[in-house]
Amino acid sequence: MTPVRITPPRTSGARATDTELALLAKALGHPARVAIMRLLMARGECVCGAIVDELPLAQATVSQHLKVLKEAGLVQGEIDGPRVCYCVNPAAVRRLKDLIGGL
Amino acid sequence: MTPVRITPPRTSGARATDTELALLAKALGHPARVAIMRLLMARGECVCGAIVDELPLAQATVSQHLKVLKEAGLVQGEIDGPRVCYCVNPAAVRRLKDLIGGL
DNA sequence: AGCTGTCATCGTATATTGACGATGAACGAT
DNA sequence: ATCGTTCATCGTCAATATACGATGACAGCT
Repeated sequence: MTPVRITPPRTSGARATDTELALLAKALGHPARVAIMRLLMARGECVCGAIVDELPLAQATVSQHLKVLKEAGLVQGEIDGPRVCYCVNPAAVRRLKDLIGGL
Repeated sequence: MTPVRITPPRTSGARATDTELALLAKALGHPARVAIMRLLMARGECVCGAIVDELPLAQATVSQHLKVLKEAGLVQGEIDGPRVCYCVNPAAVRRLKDLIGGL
């Protein structure tokens, strides 16, 4: 029988789930990234750089925001010919909802 | 009769709720602030600088994080004698949950 | 008044973020 | 092979965030 861990490991006073939630929340901590998430979810199917056309931002800036979302796991990208097709990662969104809900 | 606004005002391609969600999410975008929120909710009643004792951060740093949470509306603070008593703002937390849930 | 404990704010130093133009990499089409 | 399109990355700049010590403000007590 595996010993039960009484005190979970801490990192700088924040539990692991704190860090996880902070990471996801931070990724959503910019209006442009929230707008991108909404666009991706609205178009059900994955979308590519049509996002650039919808936002008043330069292509490089949008690409950076997508990178942030991708690093947080909220978004996935697949290369489709010359284009790149992005779509939300439902598991990560659910995880975020769960963590927020657990507050 | 006031004219109905067909197209809501935009700010840099993000809708008002995008900005609102981004603001709340950004406030939670740091492990220490998530830990503070958890502490405040765990101790039901409002807590003061006992937060400093729980976190491996200097008092000034904790005060800054509390300021961020307060500016986001997630936390309220009342002066109680020489101490300051903080507590979470349930309405703001609910609003955050709703906005996240609406993703 | 003077002291003490509690918290906010100031000032500062470093790190990270946000934004853009310019350039590079990859692919399809000519 | 040379385009043209699409996207990522690089380099850069200004702005913001993070963290801390030092200082200030304020209430309660002697």
